[in-house]
Amino acid sequence: MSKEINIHWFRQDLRLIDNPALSEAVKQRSVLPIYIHDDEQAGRHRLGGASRWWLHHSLKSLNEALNGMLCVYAGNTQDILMNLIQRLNVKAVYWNRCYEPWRIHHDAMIKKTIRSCGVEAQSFNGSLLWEPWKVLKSDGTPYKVFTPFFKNGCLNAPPPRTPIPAPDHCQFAQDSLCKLSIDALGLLPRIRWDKQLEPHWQIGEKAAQEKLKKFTESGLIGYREGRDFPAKPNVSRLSPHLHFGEISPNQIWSAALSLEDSDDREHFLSELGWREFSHSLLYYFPELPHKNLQAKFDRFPWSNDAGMLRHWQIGQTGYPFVDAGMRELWQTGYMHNRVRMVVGSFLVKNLLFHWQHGEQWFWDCLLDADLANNSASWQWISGCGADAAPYFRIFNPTTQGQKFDPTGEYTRQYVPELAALPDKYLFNPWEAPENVLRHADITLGIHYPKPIIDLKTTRERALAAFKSI
DNA sequence: TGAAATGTTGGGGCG
DNA sequence: ACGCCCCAACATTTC
Repeated sequence: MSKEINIHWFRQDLRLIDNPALSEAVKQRSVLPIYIHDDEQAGRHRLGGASRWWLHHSLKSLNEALNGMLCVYAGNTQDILMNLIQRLNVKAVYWNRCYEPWRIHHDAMIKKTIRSCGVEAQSFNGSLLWEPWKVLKSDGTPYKVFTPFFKNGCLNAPPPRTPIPAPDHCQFAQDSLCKLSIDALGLLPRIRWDKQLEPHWQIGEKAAQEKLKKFTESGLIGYREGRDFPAKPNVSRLSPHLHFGEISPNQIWSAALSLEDSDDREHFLSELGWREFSHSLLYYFPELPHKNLQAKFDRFPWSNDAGMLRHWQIGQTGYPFVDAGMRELWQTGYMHNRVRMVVGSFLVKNLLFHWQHGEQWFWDCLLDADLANNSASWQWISGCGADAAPYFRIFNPTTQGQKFDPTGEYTRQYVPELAALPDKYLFNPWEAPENVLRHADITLGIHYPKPIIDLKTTRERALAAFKSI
């Protein structure tokens, strides 16, 4: 019989540092590092286009860090694992937990099946600061409001794991029958729209570490105020790295905690808290991606005008701040959080679309598309979630732009056809005098759309619709 | 992690 | 000096 090996099954933990399952796997035996591309179980939430692109490059980066030893498979996860166990002398299979409801279910079955052949199977916490089942109210039920969840639930629980170093002595095993390359997974789009994403991102564990370092050295100073201004460098943009586990929340948490206590630091930490909260909601309300948490919203009279939806998707609503956000999303795979709230409110409240239309578009376009964060956030902005924004809180894209992009730097970058408009009319070009428009070479309806809806009347329509439920 | 409508206050112009 | 009006600035309420 060949030498005993352990398997480390990489999933949303594409890193070597602070990887609890990997660190366990390298003890005592050589390790077969594997990745399985198995998208079939995910239903409507199969990987979106942008996510596939990121995953492709992230796997390449991981494979390099593993000296090319990553074994890649595609197909049914359980079949592939059982096949490995039959062919190789596997002693144990280790992985870090994922929290999508179907994965929780599948992982439990896989664990059972592996153990039934006398092979050890063990899962670890590699992606959350606190496991959802460790943070409960004193009556044993899950929190539904963020502040007590974070302040009482998380911060009073035992502190998160201190990051553990990368294994220093990896002995790798090989699978001679593994012939699949990362390219062969076909994660890149056939029409290479992904090229425009490239200049905006450095992918992989090393890039994530550098980004964290840079952020804690400069961006975090002034975070509390600056994070609301999309033109300012005060947000970390770590979300895609975090989603794919190129960096763990523990590393970010610990880096922030090592800085001097400040308002900025507390606010940044609480954003990690929101990520935990979303995961807790998904864990205790697995229907979160599909069902309004507040049932009364099931009766809401949503509109459904495909043309309107398209205008929103491609950033042609005639509201420059909304269009800037939607185009940022399309061009870079990312959108600043302030603008996410504005475009979300616009879709759900001004256009009166069900939040799932927004959730789907974001799922396909966002590099940081994450089931827990995306679903919870869309339910939040729609007012139907747990601890959601009140439904009557409707953003005005004009005043939001004036407030949070006062110099128009962000908006002009993504809506360049309006670049020559003075600040005064940048967010409301339909109110600009004729000569101002002419001077900026803009004819509304030709160079830039007229507003597709009226803010005042749609706002009133939304409030009336809300009242009706 | 809103915005609009409504209410209150206080300074200044003016008869 | 006084009452009156206007209105900006701020506060509160409502959606």
